[in-house]
Amino acid sequence: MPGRPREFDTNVALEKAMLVFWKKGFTETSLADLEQATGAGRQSLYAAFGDKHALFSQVVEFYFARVLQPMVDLLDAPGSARGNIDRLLQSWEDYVCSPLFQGCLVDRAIDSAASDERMNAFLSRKLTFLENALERALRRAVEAGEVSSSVQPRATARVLLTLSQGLSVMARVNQERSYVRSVLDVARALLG
Amino acid sequence: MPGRPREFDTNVALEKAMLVFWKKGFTETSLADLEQATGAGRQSLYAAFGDKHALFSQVVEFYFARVLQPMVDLLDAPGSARGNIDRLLQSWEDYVCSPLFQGCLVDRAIDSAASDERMNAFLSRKLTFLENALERALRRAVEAGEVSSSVQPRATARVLLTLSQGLSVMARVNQERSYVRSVLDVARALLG
DNA sequence: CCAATTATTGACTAAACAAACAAGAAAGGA
DNA sequence: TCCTTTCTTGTTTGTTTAGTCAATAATTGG
Repeated sequence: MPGRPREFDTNVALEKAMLVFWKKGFTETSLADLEQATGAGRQSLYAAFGDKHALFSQVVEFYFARVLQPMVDLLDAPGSARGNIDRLLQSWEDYVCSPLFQGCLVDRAIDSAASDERMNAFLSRKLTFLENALERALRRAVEAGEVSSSVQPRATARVLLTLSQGLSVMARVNQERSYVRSVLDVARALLG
Repeated sequence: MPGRPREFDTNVALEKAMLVFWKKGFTETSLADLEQATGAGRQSLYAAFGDKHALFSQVVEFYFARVLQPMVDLLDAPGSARGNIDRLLQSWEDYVCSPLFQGCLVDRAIDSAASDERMNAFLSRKLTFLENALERALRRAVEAGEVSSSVQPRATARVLLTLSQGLSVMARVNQERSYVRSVLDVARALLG
């Protein structure tokens, strides 16, 4: 038996909340911030998402569905695997060099993961998910002769993943496009 | 005219405070934590270091003197530049794989840098300082024929620096030595 | 030995915080 | 229409926080 309908869209609210957590991190984000960003009242947020930690967990899941899954889809897209990888690297450059860039939500989530075993397992799973997609694409590219045969798909996938995290950190301090480009140029040269 | 002497050593207190900030980050560290870690009372901390932000700034400076400067010294040490670089990479592996590892203090400082222009400038300067040392060592190694002549010192220095930050992030989620070793093996192969 | 100076101690303040409570509002089913 | 259910709004509560205040202790110079 349905009661009073919700006045806000939970997915929209989740996205608004994501942007706040993304910018300020978990502890620095207050419930007042979340109320203002979503437009929903406090009790409405509690009813819809549970407490602050539960909301954050849902935000992180939302983030991976919105940001990480498209990367995997891009890598698995048909056609040139090397082309897919190059497009991904380019999207990373555009991402960290964007004027709106304020770090990676993964970094925020890692802070919570230190005291939340479930969050840690979740992050580990998701990052491995991307690592595997990179490895698949690299393997395809090697087989197609689109990258040097000396490239080891697994190790190289890990390097690319690690570089993406490193760039997210470095770009917060110094958002020079020339720096990011230097790094990605070497990554591309590594593929041959 | 000297008054009552301080009962604690400021450098020791700074190191204790550093360990707390390192582990928990700025906002999650309370003054109670700092009192307990240093053994000094609250008012003593204020008298010696100023408020929480001022203390944190001094902690970050202490950190760079203690952690980053030795890296630069290692790179600038006489003898084989390639050997110096290899030793640095090995120290990174040992560092992020250590059971005590809980992330990099730079990541913690970056959060403060978002709202503190001075902190941002300081971090940028120090990271460039390490980047330059890496570049110097790479240049020396190229000239000595210890690394491939195709290595571009500047871009490669940036890659290594970015990888170190990326490893610090990745290792917080998954502290597998095999992962870290994969990444560093590719980095070493990159040098030729 | 006294006075000036600095450190320590413990209590205090005012604000911010997450979370809980309670009363009213809006919908559909009987 | 009335009743149950769910959402909304405003208030409150108890805790934690950074920072301050006032009183005491320890040291050196005179």
